[in-house]
Amino acid sequence: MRTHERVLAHLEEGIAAGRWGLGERLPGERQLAEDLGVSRPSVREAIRVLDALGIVRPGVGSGPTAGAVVIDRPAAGLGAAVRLHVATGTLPVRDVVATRVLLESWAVAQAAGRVADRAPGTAPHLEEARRLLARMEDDDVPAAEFLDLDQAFHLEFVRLAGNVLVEAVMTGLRGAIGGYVAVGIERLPSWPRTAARLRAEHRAVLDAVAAGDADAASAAVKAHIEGFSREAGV
Amino acid sequence: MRTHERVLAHLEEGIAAGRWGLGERLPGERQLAEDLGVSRPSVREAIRVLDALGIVRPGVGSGPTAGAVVIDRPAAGLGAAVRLHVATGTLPVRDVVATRVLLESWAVAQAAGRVADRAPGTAPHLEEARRLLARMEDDDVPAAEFLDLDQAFHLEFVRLAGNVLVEAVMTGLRGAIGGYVAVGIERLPSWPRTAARLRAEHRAVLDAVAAGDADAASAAVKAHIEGFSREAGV
DNA sequence: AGGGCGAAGTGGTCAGACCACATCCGCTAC
DNA sequence: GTAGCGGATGTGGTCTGACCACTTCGCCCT
Repeated sequence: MRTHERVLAHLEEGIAAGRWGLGERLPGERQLAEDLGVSRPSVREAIRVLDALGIVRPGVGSGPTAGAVVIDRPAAGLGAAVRLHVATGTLPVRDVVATRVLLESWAVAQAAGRVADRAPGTAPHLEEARRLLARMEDDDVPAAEFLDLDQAFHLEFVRLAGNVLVEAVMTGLRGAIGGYVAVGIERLPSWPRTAARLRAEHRAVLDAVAAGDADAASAAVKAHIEGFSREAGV
Repeated sequence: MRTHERVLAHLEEGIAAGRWGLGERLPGERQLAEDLGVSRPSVREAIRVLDALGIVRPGVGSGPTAGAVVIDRPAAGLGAAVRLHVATGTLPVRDVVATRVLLESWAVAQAAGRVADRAPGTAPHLEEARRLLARMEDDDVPAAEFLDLDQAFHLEFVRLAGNVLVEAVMTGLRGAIGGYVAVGIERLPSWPRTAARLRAEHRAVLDAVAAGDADAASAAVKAHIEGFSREAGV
């Protein structure tokens, strides 16, 4: 076993055991190196991995913001992994689209269910979705910004579904999705016409969720994603 | 931007551009350091991240197996990320179970569809699933080994579904699933009785997929996972 | 009592060195 | 001429020691 892997195993064990909880600080790099009898570069490599996976956030200086703080950004690691694997070419865009349909259609169904059940905390998400939709109504909004709003709109329902893992995976897919959508837009016969249709579809999804109609919401988002995918020829 | 992040960006750009394809070797650490005008430790940190994400595999020595080779093990990075985020406690087991139900019920439905369509390449997966099932029949098999066979059995259908991303996520979840299942088994009133039921449920899933009945397969796997989860009280 | 400045401790980076390992090539012995 | 062996070469893995930028805390001087 390589040295930095021993360090990684030690840190993971400590985190799993609750020795360092969320928001707390790991021992300093020099301290860890001495404790484990390894060199500082080896410790750094281990911490770098945790950094990349969104488990810790290294902070310079002194005081409460200094040191490697245990945080939790699941989307960071998952996003980087998905993005790079798409880059290598072994993760086909087709599979990304299919997975997106699967997760999002489930998410909006869950979201609609929560709304129908009068679950607490749903209102802010719906409000945010309405706000994003309104900003997309503007014909002058450039395509790139429209895409950002579009993605934020979709993510709002995933958050509303209330599954942290699904949300993390979807957030991680965001980069890969943005990539293929941007390419797809170039191939469209007419962006303004497509944008108009996307707006209408977004409204249908929002209405279905707000009405608590899970099946309708699910079908609407499925048609929305697959329709664009087909039209853009990805 | 930190130095190692510049290196990382350079490498990602090169991989995305196809400069280093699958199976090819990155330049040596010393060479990269000189090219980018940075030190070797910074290069190493960047490569370590790619290593952790399953993008490259560092190889010592000389010849074809030496150097950082571009590979692709999507499950490596996703698995590590999921495992660690579960460890921090922000990723509830409930969400992992729900996600598993979602992905697996979709996967077996897809698998059944492929079997019904007489898609090529389905037979070996079904054969492997039968083989695993047979090994689980043995009453003397210890619980730990049963779990390994169980997970392999489930993964076989995910592979059969033919979505690389879903397969990667599920493989990544394997560690987290193994953890909660092992804990759950301790709480069971009677392991032999539960094992017998699990065997029967496995057979039902396999039969439904082999028969090409997507709905039945989906319902069977959903009941299987949720049933155990409830009984084990996770 | 107040303000300023330096000590201390953090991660970020660098330079240089040595090690283990795997291959490749040229020399040597047959 | 050929087969075997041993060193040259190049790879990642690790270590040591050092300096830097930054942030906070506390002592000391005014």
